[in-house]
This record gives sequence, structure tokens and C-alpha cells, in this order.
Amino acid sequence: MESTRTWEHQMLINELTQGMEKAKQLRFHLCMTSPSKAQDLLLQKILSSYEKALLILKGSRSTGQVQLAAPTSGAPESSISVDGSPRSDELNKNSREHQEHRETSKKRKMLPTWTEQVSVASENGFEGPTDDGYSWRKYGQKDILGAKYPRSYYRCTYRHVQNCWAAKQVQRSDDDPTIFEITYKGTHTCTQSNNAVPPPASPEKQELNYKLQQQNQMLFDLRAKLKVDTEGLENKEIQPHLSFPSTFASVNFENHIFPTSAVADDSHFGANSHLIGSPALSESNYFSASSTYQMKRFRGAHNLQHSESDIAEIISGHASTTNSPIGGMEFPIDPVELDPNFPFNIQGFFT
DNA sequence: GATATTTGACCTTC
DNA sequence: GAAGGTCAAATATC
Repeated sequence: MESTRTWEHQMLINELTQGMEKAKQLRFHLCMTSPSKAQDLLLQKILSSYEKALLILKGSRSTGQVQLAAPTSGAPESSISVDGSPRSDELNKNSREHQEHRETSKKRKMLPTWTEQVSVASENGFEGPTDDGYSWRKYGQKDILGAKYPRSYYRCTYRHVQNCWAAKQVQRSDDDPTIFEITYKGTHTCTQSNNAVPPPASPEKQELNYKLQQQNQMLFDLRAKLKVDTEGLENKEIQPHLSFPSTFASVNFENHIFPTSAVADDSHFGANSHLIGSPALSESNYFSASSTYQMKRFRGAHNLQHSESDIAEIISGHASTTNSPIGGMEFPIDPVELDPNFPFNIQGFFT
């Protein structure tokens, strides 16, 4: 069992690391340029990586001996499946539908959720950023309190055919009607998505990808220069900049006693620099600075924290110890292959 | 006729 | 009780 968890943790960290790399690039991009579509593309990649990581976690819960049951198995899960909601089932004329609905609610609660803001080009009109490679079916629209525009609700067209529970909400920004805030809930399990990787990019996106590659190359070059500039820094100068702005991170900072000398040790720092930008810090450190383009969070991660608190601890622990902005501007350091045993080295690493 | 959208009503959550 | 979320009948479109 332990080996299974080890493997899952490795997979998780692999995915999060990918997202982290993208986050680093985006952060750098934000520092260097004004918001652009390239950032949009990067954020989507980040989301994709995080999404995969969450799927791995979900899989570990449904197939392993972890306590939470798979949502579709009908196995009891907490109090809900025992006695239902405060409303009694007898009051419902159609108990079966009601039960299905409750199961749906349970599924929804467990679905990973994240939000991204998409700017709609003028040629797309105001139909919304619906062309994300998936087939959606609108099932509702609601006026939201305080919002100028109604919120639209979409779910996967193949929900009933292929039991795909992906859904999204589209809300036009009050400030900028060309910006749509899309909240995705769950991932596609239908065959249209296969592995939830976005479909081949349109020519426009391919061009963006090409530009992005060029920008990344520039960033790598710049990164090398910056690395040289910082190699001479004394550890003592780094330490005062260590901060833990994320509550999530700070909790774990309490759980782990981190000798600052170890944290600031250049070799350790470099060897684990690939952990900079862990999703635990993404919200507070990397994206909150942008008012026009935010990747908010995986709200589903809150659910995961209960059953996978150890993983979350590890992740946030990484975030805590690697969150060491130098001069308020972090920069990626040479990528390092992930140590397969990394999640379990972390304790010894910091002691 | 099949499929998608609209929209009022209902349900859930806080 | 209010607000958000979803359902499902009515309607529109192809």
C-alpha cells in the first residue's frame, strides 16, 4: 500500500512540477511584459497540469484503501449517504431521481474546480469563449447578484451518454465585457477529450505557441544571466526575504521546523528550485498580482486536503521552503529531474 | 424529428 | 430567507 501511495505521490508531484514550470514562465512573463494571449495559453497549460494531478489524486482515493469511496460506486460516504439531507426522501415523489440528484451533488462537491479568465477576440463576437475543444450544452442561465451579466451554465454534451461530469460556468466580466470568467468543474471523461489534453491548436494558437517558444528561449537566456547575478549572494541576504504569505504554506511551516540555514543553502535551493511555484502558492504568490488575468484556484483541492493531507503537507512544505523571492522577483533555476523518492526525502532534507 | 437553447421553478447551501 | 445551481418543459433551430 505504501508503495502505491509512493507512486501516486510521485505522479502527483510530476504533474504539479509541470504546472509549476509553466507558472514560473508566466510569472516571469508578467514581470517582463504586459498581459497578452501568450499568458492565456500558459495558464491553460498550467490548469491542464494541475487538472491531471488532481485526477491522479482522485484515482488514488477511488482505487486505494483510502477512506473516501468512489462517487459512482454507491458506497457510503459520510453522513450524506446514510440519512441523506435534512429533507427526508419520503417527501420526494420520485426518490430515485432525488437520489441521483444527491449523488450528483456529491460528485459536484468532489469535482476539481478552477477558474480562468478568457479574453474574447472581437471576431468571436460575444458568443463567449466556448471553443475550448469540448462540446458543451447550456443548461441554465442565472442572474447573479451584483453582476451586470447573467451567468451561463454548461455541461458536457455527453454527460448522460458517457457519464462525463465536466461542467463550466461562464460569467462575463462586469468591467470588461470582452473578458469571460470561466469556471470549470470536473474534467472530461468522455472520449472527445481522451486524456483531457486540449485538441490540436488552431492556426492562431499554433502561432502563439511558436511565439511562446521564442519567449521561453529568451527567458531561459535571461534566467542564466540572473543566476549568475545571484550566485554571489550571501545566504544571509537571502534569508530575510523568506516569507510565507500563504496561510496554507504557513501552517505547514509550523508543522515542519525548517532550519533557515538549510533552506537558504544554495545547493539545496538549487536542487529543489523546481518546486518553486507549487500550486499551493500559486494563488497567493503568482497570480494574485494580476488584476486582469487570474488563475484562481482548485477549489476541489480543499476536498483533497482531508484525505490527502499528507500530500498537501508535502506540497505546501515544498512551497514554504522554496518560496524565497529574491528582491521580490523569483526566477527559475535550472530544471532538475525529479527525485522519485522526493516526497519522502523532504523530511530528512529539512532536518 | 433530433438536438440545442431558453427560462421559470425547484433544490441546495449558507 | 437569500442566492446560487440545476432541472425540465417549452421553444427554437437545423
